[in-house]
Amino acid sequence: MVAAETTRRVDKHRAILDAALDVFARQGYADTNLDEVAELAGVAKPTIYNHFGDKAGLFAAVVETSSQDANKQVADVIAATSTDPADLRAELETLAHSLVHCLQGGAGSATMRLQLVEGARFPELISRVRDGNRDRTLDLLAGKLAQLSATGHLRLRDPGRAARQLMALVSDEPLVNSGFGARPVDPAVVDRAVTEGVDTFLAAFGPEPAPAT
Amino acid sequence: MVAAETTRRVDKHRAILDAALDVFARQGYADTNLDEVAELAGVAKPTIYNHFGDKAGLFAAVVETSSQDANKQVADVIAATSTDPADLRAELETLAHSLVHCLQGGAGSATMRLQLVEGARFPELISRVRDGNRDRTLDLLAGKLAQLSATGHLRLRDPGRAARQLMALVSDEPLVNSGFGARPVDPAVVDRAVTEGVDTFLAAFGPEPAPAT
Amino acid sequence: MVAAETTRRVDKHRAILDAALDVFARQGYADTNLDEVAELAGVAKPTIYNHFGDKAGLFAAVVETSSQDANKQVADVIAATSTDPADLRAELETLAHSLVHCLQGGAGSATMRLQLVEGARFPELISRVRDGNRDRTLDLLAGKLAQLSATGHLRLRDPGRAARQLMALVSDEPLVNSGFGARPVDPAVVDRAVTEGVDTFLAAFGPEPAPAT
Amino acid sequence: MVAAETTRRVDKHRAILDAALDVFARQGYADTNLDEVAELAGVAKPTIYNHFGDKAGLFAAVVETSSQDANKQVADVIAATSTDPADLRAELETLAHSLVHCLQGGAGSATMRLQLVEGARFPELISRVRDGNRDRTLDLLAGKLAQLSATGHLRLRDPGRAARQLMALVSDEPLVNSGFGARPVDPAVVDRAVTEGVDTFLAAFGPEPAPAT
DNA sequence: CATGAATGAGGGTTCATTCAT
DNA sequence: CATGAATGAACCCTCATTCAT
Repeated sequence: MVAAETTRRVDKHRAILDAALDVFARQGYADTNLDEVAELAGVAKPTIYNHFGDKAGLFAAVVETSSQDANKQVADVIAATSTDPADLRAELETLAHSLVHCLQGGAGSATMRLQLVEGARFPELISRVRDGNRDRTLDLLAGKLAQLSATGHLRLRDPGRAARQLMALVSDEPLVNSGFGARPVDPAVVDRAVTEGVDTFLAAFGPEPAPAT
Repeated sequence: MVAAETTRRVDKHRAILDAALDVFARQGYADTNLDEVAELAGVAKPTIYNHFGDKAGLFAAVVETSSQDANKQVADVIAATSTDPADLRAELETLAHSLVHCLQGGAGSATMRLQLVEGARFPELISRVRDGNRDRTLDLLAGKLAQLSATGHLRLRDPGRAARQLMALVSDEPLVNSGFGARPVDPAVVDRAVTEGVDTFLAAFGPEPAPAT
Repeated sequence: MVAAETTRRVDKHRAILDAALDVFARQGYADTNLDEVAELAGVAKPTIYNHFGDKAGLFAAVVETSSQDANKQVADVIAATSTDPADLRAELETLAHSLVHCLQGGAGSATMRLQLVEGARFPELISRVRDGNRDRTLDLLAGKLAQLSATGHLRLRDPGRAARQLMALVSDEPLVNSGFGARPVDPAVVDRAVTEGVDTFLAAFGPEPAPAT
Repeated sequence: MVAAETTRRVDKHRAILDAALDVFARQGYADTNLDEVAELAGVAKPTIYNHFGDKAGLFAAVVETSSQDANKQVADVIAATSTDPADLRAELETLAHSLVHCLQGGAGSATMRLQLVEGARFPELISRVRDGNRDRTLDLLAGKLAQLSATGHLRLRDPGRAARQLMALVSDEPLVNSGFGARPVDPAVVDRAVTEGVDTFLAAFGPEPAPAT
């Protein structure tokens, strides 16, 4: 009984979070009304208040949860990259593709959009979550690039800078093209950004000086 | 007499636009109430309706106007760049600084934030304005870079790509650092992004192949 | 010049009255906004205020004017009825048709609807106008019926009562059918009401006692 | 428990309907503001929206409800009329008095005024309700008159026509006198209309041909 | 006097939040 | 704890009316 009830409670908690992420991401904080969230989650409105206190509390919980999820994905993607690849260019393109996919696809897009749009409304919350995530991501990426430099595949003085610039080169254009998360991205834009971004990155940081294509 | 009438009407029109840009940018569309705009503009609320029809119409006018302003600034900045500079690196850094300043400073920041935050609410309006502006900016920049390539200062196969990547390299980090327009940018971040971005750009596209610093 | 200006002023006055009758009748007093009236009349809104003081004053002017018009029509119709007709039934049916037409057709309908709908809002104005008109109409009709009685075509003790009942018999059904002036009347309903109403009237007040058909 | 909840909800529902009938009838749809209704009903304004959706929904509910009530009263009155009365004239006068009372007294007056005044604003709703009620009333009345004809108290070829004309004869004058529901009716006018109306009706449709008094 | 523009006041509707069960 | 119902506070928008020309 207790287990069942607990389970049910956890289920509702999760259902509310999922519903809220969906609605918040689509409509923004101000335009989200809790009636809609409650209906989508299949609970009554006061239940939301029981679980999360108020609307802002629900939003914070949504952001924290979804950010953790997104962060874990990114860490996995970076970890899966070889430090001694047979084909460096291909390896970097795969990595870049995966990173962009984490940022732009499905839950990643929703998470990013929330952070971006509501940054002014919840400055502290959003700063903390975003900076934390970004810093961790860049640190992991810098670490991986440093290893590639150590193994001679790249020539880096400043791996942190290389990480930031690789991210910028491959993700900036998709970000803009998606309306900063408002629309689905055009895959062709992603492909071009990745290909050309890695190309330029290698032209600047590759093993031997070579002009970009 | 007619001039006086016209002037007064135009003054109120402008005052409303200015006030609305301020409030919209700070609070977003949904959280902006027209009472506040009216008070800030020094007009009565119905005057807003006389001029702009409704809240959405006011928003559209604000976005169009401020985008045009921002666009003109950017065009001036690009036009002011020499096509045969004594010091290429310095010239590009100056250009990059100015561009970032246009995007992030004052009205530029507000404009960007509006476009970004309300992209989901007014997809058509925002797409049109943003894509138009971005395309024009990138075209101008690509043209300038092509000239630099023609004069031998750069070696570019695809000036459009070079323009996109230069923008990405110098503006991505300030964008993120500002919370996408929600907070003032840290000048140090801008300086670093510009210096390092131009450095990498030159490493990839400079006259002779040279590794990034 | 003076004549021309005077004429123009009179024209505007009339145009406003016509436009206002139209809009008031269609939408009622509360739902009529003076912008619509002004546009329909081709004048600026303050001109209405110059001519009629305020919205209520305009309404009063409309009601008085249109009532006088309607009243004149009714008087003409009754006056045109023969006091010694060859075919009494036909003469009464013609009279009845004309009366119903005055009440239900075009301006008559608008006038009636105004009086009816706004009776609670302007009790004094409407009472005065309506009672005056109705009394005058019934008096004229009673006089005509009394003449028909004097010439032996009818047998009436109380011409006033006969007038009221004739009006009731022929106009009640069309009134209801038109939604009390809200919709155009079905001509078939008018025809039936007139035929049957006159028939019953003659059965009760005709020269010799005869049952209704 | 459930009963208590239900009761409270039903109570509020009813209280809102009653208050709204009162205010709508007095002021018309456009001039009724829901604050007033809410205060009169002793509820908060949003409660009205919970129950009836919006102002028009409330109006529709009021009209439907009050029309049903009025209709039931009329049916009762007609059913209570004897089909083989000792004194036909007295029986008809009693019936007519009751009918006029249903139409003009208290809730009847309010109902009629609503239907009449808002016929142009809610044509479909009002048509449906009014025509339905009127048709049912006239059918019932025609049935009763047909029975009186079958028992030899009247001589009718067309009971439907007789019903319409009896209604017209006894109710037209009170209707006009009340300003179509805007003012209380003068009882003397009702008495006269009933007496004279029944008299004329009997002169036309009574057992033997006899002139009206 | 006619007009374009401006305004003060008010009403319908929504929504985050709280009772009562 | 979950729920149906209720509420107070706000906001968008309209419109009769008035200035200034």
